[in-house]
Amino acid sequence: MAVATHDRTERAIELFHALSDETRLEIIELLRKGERCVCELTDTLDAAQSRLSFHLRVLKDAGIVRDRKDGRWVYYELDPEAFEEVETLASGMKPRVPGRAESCCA
Amino acid sequence: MAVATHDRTERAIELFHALSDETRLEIIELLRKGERCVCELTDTLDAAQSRLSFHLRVLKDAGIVRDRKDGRWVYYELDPEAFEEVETLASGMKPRVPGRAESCCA
DNA sequence: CCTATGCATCAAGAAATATTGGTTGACTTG
DNA sequence: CAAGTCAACCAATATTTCTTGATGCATAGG
Repeated sequence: MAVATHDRTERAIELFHALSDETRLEIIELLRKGERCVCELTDTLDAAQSRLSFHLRVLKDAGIVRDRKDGRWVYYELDPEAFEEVETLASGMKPRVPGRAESCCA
Repeated sequence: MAVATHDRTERAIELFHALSDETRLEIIELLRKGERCVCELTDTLDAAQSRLSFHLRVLKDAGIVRDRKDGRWVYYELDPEAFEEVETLASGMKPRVPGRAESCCA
């Protein structure tokens, strides 16, 4: 339901920011092997639980991961769409014009 | 060997971080139209010169932008390779396995 | 029930980033 | 050469982001 108020640039910032942290990239790398519960992530990454929780939230807010609750556990998994979005964004940032500037302020 | 002091993850962080700021994305958007001198960027973006200079350096250090000095002016332009790098990184982050986890810590 | 576990959330402090204003050096022109 | 312009850099401050150590809620099992 959330849309507008959320333009292209803000979305790019949100995505890129979520991807610009070591812990979060480690989480992503782990999740590439498939869904994992938080407890396994904290074990593997040897990080405090609240720290993990913080980063998982950033990833989730950015739409990079999804969570699923099952009993006592919460499982996280990657959402591949987010990465396609990044690819599209990056692709759309390439220069449209090759040439050089003809003297600017001159 | 200490892989070029610059491993894959650090590189990803540098690139994504450089792209996670509004001013920098605005600069990139402007440069998509071609090379520009700093003075034109400050005019167009209505930003203090030292602020622009700061962000241009972040972009340059990340290899997103190249500069060329000509007389009194310094021209900046995008380096398309950086965006391809981002695409590659994003592509390489997609999950390798689809399935769900079979009860973790249980 | 009572206790233990898994996880989100919060407040406080630490650390990293960004902004501002000022200074400096390079270059150009009168 | 003097004066003005362009842009990098620096130090101080402001702002954002991250970490840590509670605390609380939900669920599961004895």
